[in-house]
Amino acid sequence: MDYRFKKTERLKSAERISEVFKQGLVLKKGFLIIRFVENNLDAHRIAFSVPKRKVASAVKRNLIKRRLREVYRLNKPLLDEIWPDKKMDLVLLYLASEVKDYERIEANYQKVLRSLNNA
RNA sequence: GAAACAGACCGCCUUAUCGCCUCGACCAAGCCUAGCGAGGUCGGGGAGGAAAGUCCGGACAACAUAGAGCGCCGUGCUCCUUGAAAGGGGAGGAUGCUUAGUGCAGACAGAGAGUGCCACAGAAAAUAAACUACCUCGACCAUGUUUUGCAUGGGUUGGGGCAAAGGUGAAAAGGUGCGGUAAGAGCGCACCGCAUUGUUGGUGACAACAAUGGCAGGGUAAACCUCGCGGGUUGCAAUACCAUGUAUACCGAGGCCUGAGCGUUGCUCGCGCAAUCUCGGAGGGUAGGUAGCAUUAGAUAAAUGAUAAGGGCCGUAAAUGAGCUUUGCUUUUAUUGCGGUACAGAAUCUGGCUUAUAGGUCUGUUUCUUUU
Repeated sequence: MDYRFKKTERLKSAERISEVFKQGLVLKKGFLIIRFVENNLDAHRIAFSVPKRKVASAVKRNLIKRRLREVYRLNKPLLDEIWPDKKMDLVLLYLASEVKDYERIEANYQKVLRSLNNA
């Protein structure tokens, strides 16, 4: 299985991100919010966001973003289960004000995706 | 050997799995094929002492190869030294504090240029004056007496003296003593303090001494301000190029070298460009790539990691062990357990400053202790 995370899988354009915020569907579970819109590309693209208002320290924000990225990277097969034929642009927002450990973030992420699958 | 203080330095490691950025070599789908290359393999490199705050410098870039005045900002004891500068180091001076130490502290120029402010208390808060009190002279009253007079720690009232006293306050216009006087006063004198001038010593900040003057005066200048010294302004979101047909763009009217307007630093000048101007109208578009940008970190939604296991280091002393002065102590150059492992994340580079920081190492000084 491919657990890589290349540049083409990153959502970079500020314009596209604000489109996702405007048009995307929203789903909140625990301390994570996910927004997503279908794209017409060959791969999913994702952006991670940890608000400065919630986590003031740059070191902690970096750590959280790295854990979010790992959670996404190691759980990529889940996305293909949910959308076997489509590819999505996603934005993942972290809302807790403290640093959660990897296991709790992963559990929360899987919960969000499962509730997506049921809907 | 221990403690305190000062300074300098270091500031976790290993393995496994899965990943990220970048450079080089090789392979390579494909394409508009001397090239460009998605992707792949192998190898190299990949956060800090503060990368932080953005407080001072410098490089670099634009504006006149950066010019004038005003404004504004920074800075402020002396000498030596280091440095391109900012800044650092050493030695010293005055001031304040002081536990009196070979100690500590500071933007350490000016409050004897001006302006402002200073609660409460106090008679008064700054030119001084009024008030209380004090001394004295006159008048009247009272009392005493040796009775046309004299006297009084007496009262009332009017005049004069008044830089002393008023015990408040952070601060009250030199202090102490002697003389002087009706009472007092630098009114006079001695010593101390202050100011000015001089001499001597010192490279100097400054110090000592002498003479002269009866003698300025509260605090606050990281309040305005004055003086000395320094600084042109804006910053890599600078700036250049490419692309989006052009943004000083297109259409209509007006204006036009006798200089409108624009650019240029906060303003004025100066300088540069010079019809790109004014009014109205019509629609659209860009806001991203390359250079800047890195002598092996180098991105551009921003890499330098995530997870797991183990080990260091520090603390603790609960359990076990060991020892002893044996029911309580000691011991981690015993084991296990438990806890901690900080502050913090490059974005043009660079020198400083400031602030944060678990734990550790080294050096020096002082004190205590042990051994020889």
